[in-house]
Amino acid sequence: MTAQKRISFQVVRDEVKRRIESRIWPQGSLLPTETQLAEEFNCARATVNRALRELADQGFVERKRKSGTRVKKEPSKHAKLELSVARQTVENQNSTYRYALVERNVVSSPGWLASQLSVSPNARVLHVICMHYADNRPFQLEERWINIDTVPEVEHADLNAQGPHEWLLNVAPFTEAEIAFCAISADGRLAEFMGTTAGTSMIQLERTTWKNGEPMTFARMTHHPGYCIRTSY
Amino acid sequence: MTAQKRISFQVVRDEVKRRIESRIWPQGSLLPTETQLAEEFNCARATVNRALRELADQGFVERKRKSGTRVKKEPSKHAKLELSVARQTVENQNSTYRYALVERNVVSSPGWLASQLSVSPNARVLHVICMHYADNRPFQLEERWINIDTVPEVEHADLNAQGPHEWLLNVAPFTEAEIAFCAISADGRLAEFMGTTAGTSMIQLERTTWKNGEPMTFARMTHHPGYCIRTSY
DNA sequence: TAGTGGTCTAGACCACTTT
DNA sequence: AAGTGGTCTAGACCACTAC
Repeated sequence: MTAQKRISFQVVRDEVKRRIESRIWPQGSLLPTETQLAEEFNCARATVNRALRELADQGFVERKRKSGTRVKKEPSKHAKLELSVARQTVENQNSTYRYALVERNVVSSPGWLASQLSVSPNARVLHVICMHYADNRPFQLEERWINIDTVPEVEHADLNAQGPHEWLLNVAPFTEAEIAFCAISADGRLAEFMGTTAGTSMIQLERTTWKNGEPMTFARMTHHPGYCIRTSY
Repeated sequence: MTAQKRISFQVVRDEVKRRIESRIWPQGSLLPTETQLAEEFNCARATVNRALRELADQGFVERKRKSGTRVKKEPSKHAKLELSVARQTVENQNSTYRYALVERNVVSSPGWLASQLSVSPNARVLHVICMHYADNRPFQLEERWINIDTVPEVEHADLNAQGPHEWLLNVAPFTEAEIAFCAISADGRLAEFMGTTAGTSMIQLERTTWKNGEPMTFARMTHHPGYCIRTSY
């Protein structure tokens, strides 16, 4: 009965995690019920619940009503990626940020974009190309299409001082997003913007966002050669 | 007083989120205290606490004791990446998985690896190269160095049927990991393994893991051309 | 229909941080 | 010293789902 007052849900969480990792509770096996664990640890069921909920969030266990809590068969832990606007990313690495608008015009949506965003073909969209620099070296080229129907204000927004990404987050935050990372090979134009040669490998982030179900924008953000996306967990 | 019994922490969470997104509570502003919100929503403080905790997890607000809860200035939402072993990723896309061990030998740690893993130079490490196939097409080339001091069993592990990644997760799960995604250009050998030509852009995942602070393994996993990492949030 | 997790409550005490 | 979030408790009721 030595008191371990302060801590508790963390104690439960870490001990359960330990038992899973040391195979005391093997993959696929059923854990004791919350009530049983609460008895064992001599704490409230809510405490056990929070511990197990966190482990479920992190991908260690799966929980189902009536069936109970099982150790996940396929270990797959979840990494968190923090995605900010380019300015923030640049400033976080202690570099000086500079932004430049390259091109901006209203176009009627080409077919591929209409499918991508699920808007009607020929819908009016704002097409923007801009560059982000870190210490005056190319950091990211951003090409973006914005659905004017969903964000009408954008048509007259001033995008000379602030990138469209930042403008959108301030004026019309998205509610759903899909992202994809891929590796691409620079074509001539991209290479020029990045100050490199055609064929160089670069990492590209494509993002589609919606606002309450309304398609809002599709963006391609290509990073300078050598850029890495990092995280830890 | 119309009852909205069932739901509640989600109601609070969504309403607070709505107020943040609609700028009723602007960026950087202070939210009401948990107690005040509990009164407003006519619920227990614990309910408000859970709602706000989730919003903090998702990157909408920042919380500090005594200071209170603030709307984050730099909107940066968190994306969750689910990282599984190659087999699982392949099977999830309904392809047939095949594994092949290419090379396996015990070497003394070269300098760069010793720094990467923080082990003593010339420490004994197991060096493994292997391939993962999806429907018999190259999916991923994995090159890995495993610290024998931390995982002595690996020296005599059978890696012919199962990849080292999967073996490690089953035998010695890591506790900390760092990952980095970057775009690389295939050299001749890599191109051969991937059935493509040198210079092709591919996405590479580098991962270093520790077990309770002990350096365990460093791995480079290079994906076939065109592979994308996707997620939504 | 019974068992398990999901959630809410009301109250309490604590820890951290600012003043 | 005081205010705010962090957490725990004991009990309750509900929702889902396997049986």
